Formats: sequence, C-alpha cells, structure tokens
Amino acid sequence: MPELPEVLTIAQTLDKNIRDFRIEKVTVDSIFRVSPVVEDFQKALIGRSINKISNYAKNIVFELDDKRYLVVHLAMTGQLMFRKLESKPFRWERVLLTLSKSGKTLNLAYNDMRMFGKMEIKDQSGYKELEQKYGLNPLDENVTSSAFHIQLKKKNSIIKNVLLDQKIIAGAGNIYVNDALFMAGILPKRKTTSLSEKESGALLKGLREILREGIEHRGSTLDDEMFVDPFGKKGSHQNYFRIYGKKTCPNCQSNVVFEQVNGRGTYYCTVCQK
DNA sequence: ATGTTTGTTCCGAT
DNA sequence: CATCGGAACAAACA
Repeated sequence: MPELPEVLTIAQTLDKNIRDFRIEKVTVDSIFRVSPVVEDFQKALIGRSINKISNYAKNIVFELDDKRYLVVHLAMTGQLMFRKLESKPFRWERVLLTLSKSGKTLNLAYNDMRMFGKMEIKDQSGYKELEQKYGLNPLDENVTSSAFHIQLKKKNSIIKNVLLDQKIIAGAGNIYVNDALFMAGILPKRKTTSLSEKESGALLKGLREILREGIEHRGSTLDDEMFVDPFGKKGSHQNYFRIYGKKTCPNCQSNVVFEQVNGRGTYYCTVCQK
C-alpha cells in the first residue's frame, strides 16, 4: 500500500503523538508472524520507552530506549492506527501496543489485511544491515543527478523496474513512479542504458517533485481507503495524480495507455512520453 | 469467475 | 556466480 509519502506521514504523526510513551502491553494475533517469536517480541518491547519515530525508506522505525528498534514495514495493506481504549478491535488488527505516559494511556494498532507486512525487533547491527539494503534517498538534496544517472546505468533493465528497485533508489512505489515518468516525459519501458544524463536529471526532478507533493498532501488514499494516517484521516494526493489511473492525458488529451509492466499497472502517454 | 490492488522476496532461467 | 523477471505471499472487491 504505502509509498514514501504515506510512510513519512505516518512516522511524523506518530512521533508527534507518542514520543516518550512507554510500552505497557503487547498483543499479537496468532495468525500474524512477528520477529523474533511472539514471547521474545513482547519481552523486547514491554517496559521500553519510545525515544523517537522516523522512517527509513518505506520502513517505520521506533527507536527504543535500549538502543534497539522496532521496525515496521506496511507492505501493501499495513496500517498503524490509534484506537480508543474502549472500542473494539479493527477488522484486520494483528498487533496491539498499549502505551502510556504521565497517566495517559492509548492503544496503537497494527492492522494488515493481507499480512505481507512485517514487525521486527532489531539491534544496532541488525538495523545497520537494514539501512544498507537501500539505495539513494530521492529526498536527499545532496543526491546529484549524475550520481542518480550512474545508479540507473548499473541495471540492464527498463526504467520503470529500476525506479521500483529499492536498492537503487528508495521510497517510490508504483503510483509515484508512474507519475514521475510522466513528468519527466519518459516512457516506462525505455532501457536505462538508453537514457541520457539530461533525461536522468529530469527523472530525479520529477520524482522529487511528486514525492514532495505527496508529502504535502499527506499521502494518497485510493478508493479502498487502505491508507489513512494514525487518526484514520485520509490523504488528498489522489486528487493530484498526473497519469496514474487516468483515461486521458492531462497534457494533450490523447488516450492513456494502460498495461502491465512487470506485473504492475502502468499508465503512460505515447505523445508526451518518449 | 476473473482481474485488480500503493510491496518485497524467492526461485528458476539465462 | 550474477542478474533479471515472473511467481508467490493472502485477502478483498468490482
């Protein structure tokens, strides 16, 4: 489900609301697998305070007060949502954390319909390993278009696949990649080897622009309403999609092509993208 | 019934 | 041995 803008929205909202809260209780549904096994997972969390919540690529990272980390990856249908103490569990609630700080107690639920998501405890070295799996951060201003260009050229594949490869550049998913390619005027099936440095630059610019917009709009909530922030609030970026989900090109009004590329829905305009 | 879904990882082919 | 693409993971909805 969520891509970088959605994950960042969730992480920032949690950080604002549950920093320094102490984990009092951890409940895990028996059909959902956490790491390490439930008993150790609970033991690692109970009694810990949350120093800080942030994101690394599409992971939500809870920094604990013992130098360990709770790392949550939402995959397709994961959600982190506050739930009132008295209200009944969410439909796909898998894990529940009860948190408290100075007499205030609240519930944070991890919901996941399809259960592709993950919740893992990591120590310092485990967390380092996680970080090393990821490539460039498109939001990092220090990333130059020539560095990006070099990374793209490493792959002998089509550009859309490479943009989705988190080891090359981390954070974009199917929606934002479709739009970034459109904004840069590049066809999704172009071989990366055919891209000029100028085109790579346009692509990095488009990617940054669309990700920043997505963040500004607090993420994209599709009709399934799978993405909401921890308070259940929808994002609004779905109202600003460029080509994703469109029938006609917003630029030239010609028909948008829709096809599967590497198993993912892909939208492009053969007039505006070359 | 069939096709679709915002992600990642594993396996087989090359 | 490395790399790439497709399948698999699982569940709901139109």
